[in-house]
Amino acid sequence: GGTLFLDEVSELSQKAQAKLLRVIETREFTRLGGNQVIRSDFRLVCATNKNLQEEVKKGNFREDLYHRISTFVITLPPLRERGEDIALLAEHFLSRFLKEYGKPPKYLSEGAKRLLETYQWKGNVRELKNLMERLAILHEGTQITEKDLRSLLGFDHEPEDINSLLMEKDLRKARQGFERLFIERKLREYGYDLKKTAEAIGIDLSNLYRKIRQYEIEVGI
Amino acid sequence: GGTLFLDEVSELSQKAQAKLLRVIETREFTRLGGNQVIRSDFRLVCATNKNLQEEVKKGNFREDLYHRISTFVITLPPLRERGEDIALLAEHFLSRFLKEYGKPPKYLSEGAKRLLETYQWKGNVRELKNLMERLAILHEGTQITEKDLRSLLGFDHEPEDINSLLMEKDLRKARQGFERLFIERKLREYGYDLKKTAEAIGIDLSNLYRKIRQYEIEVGI
DNA sequence: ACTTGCAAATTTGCAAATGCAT
DNA sequence: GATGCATTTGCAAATTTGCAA
Repeated sequence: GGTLFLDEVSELSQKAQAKLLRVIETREFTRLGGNQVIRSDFRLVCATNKNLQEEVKKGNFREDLYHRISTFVITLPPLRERGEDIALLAEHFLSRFLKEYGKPPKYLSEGAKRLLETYQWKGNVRELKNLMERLAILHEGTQITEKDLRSLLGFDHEPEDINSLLMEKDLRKARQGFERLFIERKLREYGYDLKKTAEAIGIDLSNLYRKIRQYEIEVGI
Repeated sequence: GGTLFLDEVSELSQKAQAKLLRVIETREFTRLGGNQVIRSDFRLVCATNKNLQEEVKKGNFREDLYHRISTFVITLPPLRERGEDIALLAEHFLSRFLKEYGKPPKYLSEGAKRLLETYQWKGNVRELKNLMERLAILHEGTQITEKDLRSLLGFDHEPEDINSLLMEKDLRKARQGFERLFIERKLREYGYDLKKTAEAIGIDLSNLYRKIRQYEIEVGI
């Protein structure tokens, strides 16, 4: 009896897939190097981060095996598709780790949350959890800014691509992303002279300050 | 006596510049092929579309000549730098030509004005005037849209480059340009299904309609 | 399929108030 | 204190929005 858990089934070789299929069909297997056939009743649980149907179409995964194992499917959308959840999850992990390491609370700035929500999260929840643990250990201060995240995620000031803005779904977010990019660009253009920049782009100085704060734009140096 | 008008002085060759300078200094010249020295008192007027000081720095224009001719300078900013004026000028020319050709009045849509104001106008007022004359003759109907202008200006549906948005000075205009681009893109993406698009980008359907009208986005076909 | 009236939400400019060095 | 700044804030006016019609 018992449960067999196979992580990343999509990575099994053709040979392994054939073997697995036989085991499932016959419920019989031989131990590695052994020659005694063993009969067993077991529950099989498989996990993958790929779209198995896609892999079947591409010919990387046996269709018969796919049907055998996909009798009951739970789809957990990738983290990157769960927009609003991300910040909540992040905050949850963060406070848990902070408690675990006996540290005072920290919070994520709005910009930090924004970054978390647009980041691609190829490592899904694991990656998010690791990031929060590293933050809990390494970060000094109370507020975690977008910049802190950028350096921990390894892309220091990789300029956000303007075309990626068009990938964004939400009009509001896209518009703000553009505004941020625009202002960063103009500030650089006018040597970070706020007064000149505000005048040039036709907004009030106080409004420029507001936007710089809102988008956490670096203006020092 | 009399007035000597030199158009595009910046284009004079070094040799011509030297000759001109000598003429100005001595007020004497010889006729082409002639050998009689003529003395003359004259007023000199020069025009150029370049920044002469720049040309001096670059070594393309003699500094001494520059000082000779620049005793009284009138700077007329290029059309593209005179944002708000453009629409007024355009309307002025348009109604003048319409009257000249005995045609009923037309007006420029907001989008058309927007296009006129962002267009580069390398030919300055002359080009604008010509465009309005062609419109007065060729255009049918009452309202002149952005599309009408685009086809007359020869860039049929050349997609407005997203990077050119960052060249724009005015934050408001840039933001709207981006929004327009974004919506056009999403509409295409969702096969011009307005309901789906509005939902996808997180705005109300009525609002999407408003924006389509505002930006004169083509949604047929 | 598209527009409009309207209250609520958001953004804005302006002026005044902070801070903060000299 | 007083002066010159950079930055923030209070608030009314302007703009944008969702909803319902």
